[in-house]
Amino acid sequence: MKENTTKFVLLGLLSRRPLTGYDIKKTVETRLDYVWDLSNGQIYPTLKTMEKEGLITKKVETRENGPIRKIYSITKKGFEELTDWLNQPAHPEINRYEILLKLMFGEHADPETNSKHIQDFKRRNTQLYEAMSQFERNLDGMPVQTEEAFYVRLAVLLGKSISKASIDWAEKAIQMLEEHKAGE
Amino acid sequence: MKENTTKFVLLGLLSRRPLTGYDIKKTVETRLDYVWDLSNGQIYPTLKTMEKEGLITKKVETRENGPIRKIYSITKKGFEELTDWLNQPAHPEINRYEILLKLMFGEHADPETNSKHIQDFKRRNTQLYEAMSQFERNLDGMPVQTEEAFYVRLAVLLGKSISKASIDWAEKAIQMLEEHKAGE
DNA sequence: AAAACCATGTAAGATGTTACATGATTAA
DNA sequence: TTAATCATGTAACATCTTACATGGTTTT
Repeated sequence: MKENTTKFVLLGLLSRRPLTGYDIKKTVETRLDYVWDLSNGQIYPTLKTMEKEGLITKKVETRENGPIRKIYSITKKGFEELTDWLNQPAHPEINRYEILLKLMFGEHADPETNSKHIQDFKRRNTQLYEAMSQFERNLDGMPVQTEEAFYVRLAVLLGKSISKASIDWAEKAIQMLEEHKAGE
Repeated sequence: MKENTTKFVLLGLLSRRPLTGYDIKKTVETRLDYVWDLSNGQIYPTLKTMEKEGLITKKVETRENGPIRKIYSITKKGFEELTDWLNQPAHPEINRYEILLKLMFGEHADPETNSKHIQDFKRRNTQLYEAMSQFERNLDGMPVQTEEAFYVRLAVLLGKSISKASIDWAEKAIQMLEEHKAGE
């Protein structure tokens, strides 16, 4: 990932509506969870350099109560960079399944430990599945079905499928572990 | 990931048999593809520091033909660190789906581009699925079914399930895109 | 009264990638 | 003869995380 994907995430989000750094953080956490993640340490510095590069503009909002807010909007140049990037082939997926790593070497732990790892994994995926399903229902409930909604829906469907497959696997894996223990 | 997971991948692999840095690279590429990835820039320096810490030992093999090989073996201390780590809960999964990122903002690209992204994704997952299936057959064909094989099989099953779900999604997504285009 | 949320950010360090360097052997 | 495989590594850079700092507002 030599080409700073963070920048394109921010451009993509700002292509829809002006947002603050905080908004971006929240959006990434809720809507982009599972697809991509960003920390404050990436978001704020990147916004700053993007502004310098003329990809986005800033509007500072001072309010009587509450902290100031810096609302960023995408520029024409920013939009062009975004569409250029959209037309490039995507990098291959990066997955880091620490649970699989631990399971791969599970011969050195006791079956209860391994079973617990799988249960934790199942819990994480169940949460994900529910969040995705909720999100899908929100999309369904939208009064107008926009282009935006169509593509977001496609992405949500993959999230749902993968988390569903993960949950099913977890159930089967726990069962296999039981049988394995019994068969000793 | 403050706790250098690279170290535990190396310990895990070395817990089975002594390996060179090169062997480790190959094993990660073939057996751990999808679960975790490591580059030479991580493997060689980490092996060096692990040796200093007494987690592994090195045996240098000079051969008449071919380059020297440094064969690393796990120590008692290394094995203890490994099992300690195996007993800790796993960190949540990290996924970076650049394709989903591009699809999420797909309203700004033309449908052909989006369709191409999905086809690339399908191709990657088909390869993965085939590699995993092949690996599974190898496990089935093993004369003795060891503890090691059991846990590796569990991990392979998840890889298969997820890549299968991804392929199915890709097919459906391409179809949805066709209908979407037609329905304009 | 405490916790959570809104809202900004920085600094230090950890982690990871890329490209390069070296050079022999073996397969196509 | 070209490419791939075996085998080692480093340096520079890119990226990302963690923890901290600040301070008001709203909810429990």
